[in-house]
Amino acid sequence: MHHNFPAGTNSPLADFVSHIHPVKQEVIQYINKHSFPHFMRRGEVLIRPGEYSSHLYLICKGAVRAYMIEGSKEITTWICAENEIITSIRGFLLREPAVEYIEAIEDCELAGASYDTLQYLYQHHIEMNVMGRKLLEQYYGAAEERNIISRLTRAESKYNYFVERNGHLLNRIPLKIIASYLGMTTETLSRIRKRISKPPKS
Amino acid sequence: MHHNFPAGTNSPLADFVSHIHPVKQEVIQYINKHSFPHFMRRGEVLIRPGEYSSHLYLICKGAVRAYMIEGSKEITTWICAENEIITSIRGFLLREPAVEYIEAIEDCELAGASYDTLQYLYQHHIEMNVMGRKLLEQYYGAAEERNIISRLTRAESKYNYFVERNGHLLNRIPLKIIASYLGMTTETLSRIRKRISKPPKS
DNA sequence: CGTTAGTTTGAGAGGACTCAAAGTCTGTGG
DNA sequence: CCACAGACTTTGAGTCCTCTCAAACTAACG
Repeated sequence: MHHNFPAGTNSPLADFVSHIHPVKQEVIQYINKHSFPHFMRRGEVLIRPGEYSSHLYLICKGAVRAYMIEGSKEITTWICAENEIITSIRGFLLREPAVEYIEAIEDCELAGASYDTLQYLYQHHIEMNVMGRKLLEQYYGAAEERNIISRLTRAESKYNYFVERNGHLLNRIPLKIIASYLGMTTETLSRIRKRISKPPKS
Repeated sequence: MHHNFPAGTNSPLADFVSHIHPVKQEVIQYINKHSFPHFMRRGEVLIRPGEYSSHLYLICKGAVRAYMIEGSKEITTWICAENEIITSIRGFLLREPAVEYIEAIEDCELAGASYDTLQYLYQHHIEMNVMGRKLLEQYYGAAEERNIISRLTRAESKYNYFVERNGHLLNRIPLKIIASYLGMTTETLSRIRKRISKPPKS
């Protein structure tokens, strides 16, 4: 059901791993063989709440977010772009049903691999565990970052914090989504932007 | 430097593991030999920011919290009690210096084990990995729970959420700490309690 | 060029914060 | 066993920020 990457080219996942830690040709080939490309159009949904996802994906191109629906509003949990690995952490690490939607914010090119593929590599090639740790770090870091943002009480501080670390996303992501990531209304975010762009008359 | 548990008695950590998943006598003995009791008085600090911690602890009795200092106020990251495992996740899983204080809220009896001990068991006894996963679950869950709390905008909702899942801690933990966990001032928390205890005149 | 999603602007209300001060609890030493 | 110091909790008044609801404006896309 999954297609492979064209023969003769490396899977982007293989490259990703190589850049973290050199790996044997054998590993490269295994990844090439068992990973697959996946394309998504803006707005398309990759995972829905309740689904058991057994795959992870590297973002080669595009941007993706995870969000939950609470009452009448969306809450964006994380936003990722090129060269980051995404999955439903609950589904993938804990083997439980997903609690959030994962959705493409832009047209995307992904490189996917299954849980089983990764497990095989973990067991047979210790250096692959480095990637596992990277994944954990990324997710744990993101969780912590969101914690920090949401404990800032000033909406302006939240926005500044976001800009400092995710400035490159500013022009790519709809305001609406940033607001829902920062835990404020679009109106408030809009006003903050205005206030900042026209620096205070001092 | 560490004392062992009295000969003839099991380490609480061994019991903890057994209850999750049956393990061979050999494992029990290894744990008994390599884990150790540790006592703390209320207010005592176990880990400080910057320290590289290589141990984890099971709480046999008492309660413990982690907190950071930001500006002039404390921010409580998690609160744990009996039968939960604590450590500096950064230090232990990611091998980085701790970013928070870990402090006893009550007099505590802990059972400790080192990173190396655990690694040994991971490699030689697969069932020990279940405990590793439990630890991850607990920490990830706590991070997510705090995320949920802090994205609730009503202070009263935060408190209710906390009571629902951590009601048993209410009478043990100073208000001050709960407030800092919930991201509000003690004054606000105090007023909420009052409002709730005297149900609305309807 | 029209429809729809996304963004901006405005006015008003409510909730949490700050600062200040009065109570209450706890543990220690006399 | 009591008294006292220090920490913890409650209460009060006033301010400021963000939210809500509404409506105008703009951009993107067929």
